[in-house]
Amino acid sequence: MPESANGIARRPENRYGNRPTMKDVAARAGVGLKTVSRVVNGEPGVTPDTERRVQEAIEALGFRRNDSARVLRKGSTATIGLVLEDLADPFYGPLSRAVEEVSRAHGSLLINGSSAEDPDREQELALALCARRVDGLVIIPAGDDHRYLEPEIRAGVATVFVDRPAGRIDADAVLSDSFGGARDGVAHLIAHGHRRIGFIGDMPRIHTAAERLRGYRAAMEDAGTDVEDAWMSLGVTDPERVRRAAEDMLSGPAPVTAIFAGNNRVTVTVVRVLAEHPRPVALVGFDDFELADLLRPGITVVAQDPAKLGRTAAERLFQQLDGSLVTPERIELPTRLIARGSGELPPAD
Amino acid sequence: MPESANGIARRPENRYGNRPTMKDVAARAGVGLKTVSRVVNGEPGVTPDTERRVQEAIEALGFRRNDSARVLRKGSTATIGLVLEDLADPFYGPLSRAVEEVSRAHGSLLINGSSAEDPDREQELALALCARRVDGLVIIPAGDDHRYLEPEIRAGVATVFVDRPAGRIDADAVLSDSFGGARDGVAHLIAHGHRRIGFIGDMPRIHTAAERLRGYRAAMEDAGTDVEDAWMSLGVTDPERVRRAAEDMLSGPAPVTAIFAGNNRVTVTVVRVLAEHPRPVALVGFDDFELADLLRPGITVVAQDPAKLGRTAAERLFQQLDGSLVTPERIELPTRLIARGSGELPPAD
DNA sequence: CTGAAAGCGCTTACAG
DNA sequence: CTGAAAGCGCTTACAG
Repeated sequence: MPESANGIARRPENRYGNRPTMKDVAARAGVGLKTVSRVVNGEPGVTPDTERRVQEAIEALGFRRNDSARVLRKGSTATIGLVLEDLADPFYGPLSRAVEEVSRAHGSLLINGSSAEDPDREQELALALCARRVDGLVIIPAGDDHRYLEPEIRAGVATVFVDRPAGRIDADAVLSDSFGGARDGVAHLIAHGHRRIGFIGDMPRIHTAAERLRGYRAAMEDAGTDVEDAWMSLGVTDPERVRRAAEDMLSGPAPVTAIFAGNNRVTVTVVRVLAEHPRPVALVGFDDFELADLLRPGITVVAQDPAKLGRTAAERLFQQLDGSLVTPERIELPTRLIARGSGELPPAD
Repeated sequence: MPESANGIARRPENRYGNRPTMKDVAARAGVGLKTVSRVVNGEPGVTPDTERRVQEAIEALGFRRNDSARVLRKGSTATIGLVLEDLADPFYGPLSRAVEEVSRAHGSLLINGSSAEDPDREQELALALCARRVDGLVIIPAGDDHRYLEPEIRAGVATVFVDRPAGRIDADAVLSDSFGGARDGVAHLIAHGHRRIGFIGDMPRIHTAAERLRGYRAAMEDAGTDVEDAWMSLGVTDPERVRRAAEDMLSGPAPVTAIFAGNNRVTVTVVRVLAEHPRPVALVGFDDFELADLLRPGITVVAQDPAKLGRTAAERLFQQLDGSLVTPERIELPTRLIARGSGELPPAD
């Protein structure tokens, strides 16, 4: 037997490393298979003496029930899947954790994976989870066509979308109120005297980005202000592009006096640009982030509640599995404006 | 058939929602079971015409292979598990993502879960993953006794510990150089004229906390400075306790002129305390964090590389599974001091 | 090129 | 209280 990387002898060459099965335990304990099953699953109807013999055999052999086999026979995996964009994004940590806690409370294990914002990878992952027969799926969609899930949903896989709605299928969705949040944030800047307000957001094919843009336009219209094209930048939110967009808005004969940032990555980049900018510029960002209050000025944000998004979605998923939900719904969670200084700066005209 | 929460009819009442099996596909296509298996798995030896008939049946029935059954027969799940402390902690995001990418490159799915720093929950999770017959386990340990894993390792489960070593078993571990990093960070403060330097860290039963404390002591000793008990605080790193510890060190007749913070949560709390403090106090923190450079002053840190920790651990795991690793090792990744201002403040004596 | 039989490790339904 | 037989949905080993 080879010495393993763990100093404990390993037998990886065989099936499941040649693990003992219930049959082995039964043989060693001198009982039937079903009796072992009863002991392993804590079912009643085993004399203390028999139980002890079985337990001893289990310990001696290092037996652990193979849940793959169990699942195959029982027909339910007690597992749910979570497809998110990027585990490394701090926004998804609390969301994922909240889904995990709800799942745990319902006796389910959570499998999660990152789509890396790639629609093909989202589909690949979601279908791989279905092949493992997860009971349900919580999806933060990267793509905008989810018809590939129709056979799965028809077959009984519960499905809830979070952060963005499903595309081309009618499914449960739990979202933040992007439109209302952005409108409030921009209205806050207007209330502090700004009219030339820039908007930097994600590609408008992303639902949240489109909604936030719509909120910006609505607030500007409410204030009777015409929006100039030069004030809006919509596209991928990598630092390079955002930096250029911010610098463009802040230069020229009539620069903006305030910026509304469409998500946390944009906000952080804009903060860096403004730190180097000669005149103070007001800033409100969508999404809260750690340390926003420690910057000088503190950053005023429209905060979402990622943990609540996750919790709400997971609870809906289990309600679907209970059979207590019948109609797909779109749930919108409110956002909250947190004033910290950057959004209250007056125009530097 | 009931209308589902997704507007698509769902049949959750039956086994796996009553999904079609290969047998159903075979019957519909008028072929044998094995032929369906060949088509589903892309094996050769099927005429184009037969293949087409099978494909049509698959589409018509909405068939998707049940990987639970496959896994049972094949004896390998192509799945690895990751047990971490808290998905909501930004330190673990990039680590988890790196493990996922390596896993994906090896054709494995990743299942991860949080121990919430609870040793019992760590064990429960790790063993649940073993019951699902993961091929290997990457563990960020919460507990300090991992003998419960011995039967699993013996049975062939590959195991790598990250961030902290295993307790009471000999296993692979990938760590940051906590001792060296802390020593360098404290030496940096000493080089800038400080002698009364505080240390705020986690409970010393946690390996990294003990190592960082040891680094602090070593640097102080190298400088010929006696450490006073009042300069050290070791315990849980919730904001309340850290705040009190910092305030205590900064008051009294001979307050510290600099603080070394043992992890990112401590650092952030200390920054808040210092922001309200009348005199400037130097600060070096273990762990880098987003926006550390945007604070005024920027926060000097001893940076780890969480993504590299994850990548290294996952690669070692797959090396174990290849059979190419034989001896358990402890790998220490270097840390990097990043000077940003807070660690270069002179003593305010 | 194609398929019938056996078996993976459990649970279910049943009989004693 | 206990256990033998059948079966979950696949793949393997084999025969035609």
